[in-house]
Amino acid sequence: MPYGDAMSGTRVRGVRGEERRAEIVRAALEVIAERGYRGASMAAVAERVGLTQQGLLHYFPTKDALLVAVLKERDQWDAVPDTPWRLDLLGSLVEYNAMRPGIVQTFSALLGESVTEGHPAREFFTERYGRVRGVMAEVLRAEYGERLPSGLSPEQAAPLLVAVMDGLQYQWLLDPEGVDMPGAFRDFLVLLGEG
Amino acid sequence: MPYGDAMSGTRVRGVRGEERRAEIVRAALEVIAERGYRGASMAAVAERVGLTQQGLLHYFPTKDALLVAVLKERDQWDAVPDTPWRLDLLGSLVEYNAMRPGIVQTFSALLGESVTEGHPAREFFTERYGRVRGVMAEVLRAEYGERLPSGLSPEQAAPLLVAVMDGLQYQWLLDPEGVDMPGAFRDFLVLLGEG
DNA sequence: ATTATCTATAGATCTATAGATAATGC
DNA sequence: ATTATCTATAGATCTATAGATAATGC
Repeated sequence: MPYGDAMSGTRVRGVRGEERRAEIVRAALEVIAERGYRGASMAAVAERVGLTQQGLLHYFPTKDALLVAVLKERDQWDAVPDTPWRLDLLGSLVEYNAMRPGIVQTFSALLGESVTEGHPAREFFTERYGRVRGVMAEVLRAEYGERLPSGLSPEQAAPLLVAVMDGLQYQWLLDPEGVDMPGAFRDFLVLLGEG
Repeated sequence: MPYGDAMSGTRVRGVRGEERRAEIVRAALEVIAERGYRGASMAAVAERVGLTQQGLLHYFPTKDALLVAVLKERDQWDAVPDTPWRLDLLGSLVEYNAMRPGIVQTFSALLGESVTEGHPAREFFTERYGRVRGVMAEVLRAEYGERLPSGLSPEQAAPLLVAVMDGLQYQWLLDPEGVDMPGAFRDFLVLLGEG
């Protein structure tokens, strides 16, 4: 064991360091929202926390390591955990997202980039979407059983539900005044519930 | 008039040049699909058409000029022109898209990047989505009148229709085997048609 | 003349390594 | 000792400008 016993993690890195790291990840979230991951420079993130680029490398030795830390902050966007949800709470989730355009923009920029070749977030998103579709199917099943009112199965409706959330985010980010994201999403929930 | 009469445009640039430009735009589409716009280098595009980076600048004097040319190739993705469409043809459009992942990937990568600050394609997409929502509302109105079977107005359903198309593209690009994009889209059309 | 391309190169960045120095914690 | 941070810098890129040379078209 290179670093001693199991407690060494907390001993080696003090609270101070952990705070710094969290601060850096927050800054990275911002910079990625503004420029995407490929367009984000370590220097820009460093400057935002009052460090030199080389000082930043002390905490995250490579740009990819910083991205990994950013992606691990799932809670930020994955307010949809693996444990079941109630369908009627999804509307509130979208409403909540409408109040934090920065996070939505970070997420959407990363998702867009992730479809390009060899993008370091690609695997993360592929895994995430598979999982989220599964969770959504279960949520729908809990609400409607094996068939929604429209006749769709939970497995058929799940990717549509996810697609609407993501697609609306892009339209809303591009034109916040012109697109009522939470309203449109609630319309979609009504559509699912009738059928 | 710096370049003479109105015909000079066609005289100054021969057919040869126009072919070259088209070839370059095609190459740019590919490179953007692979790396996004910010990640795409002029040198990579140049190499793909057998030119040096400086040779490429003869045709497109800046990187932004090349992007403008790429975006103007609307027909590539905008198989949805300004003139009305029939709703039942949208399913075939999505099916067609599923056969050309490269174009879908270029489009999706650009859309994702476009939400970042100062992105040169941002205005293009903002305008495009406003227009496409309008076209879709008209298509829905032509099909269903003022109320869809679900009770939604064409204006309420249009952003959902667009969101589903875009959102499914991301899920499909990340996992082509796991996501049946055309099938899911047809499910959505059924959902709209019942209600 | 105009068009197509090339070589050379300036000037910005960007990531990452090496190694020094100051501050903190046992 | 370990942690935090800095200066210096190597080595890649990247966009764009300047100016030369070859090919094409009237």
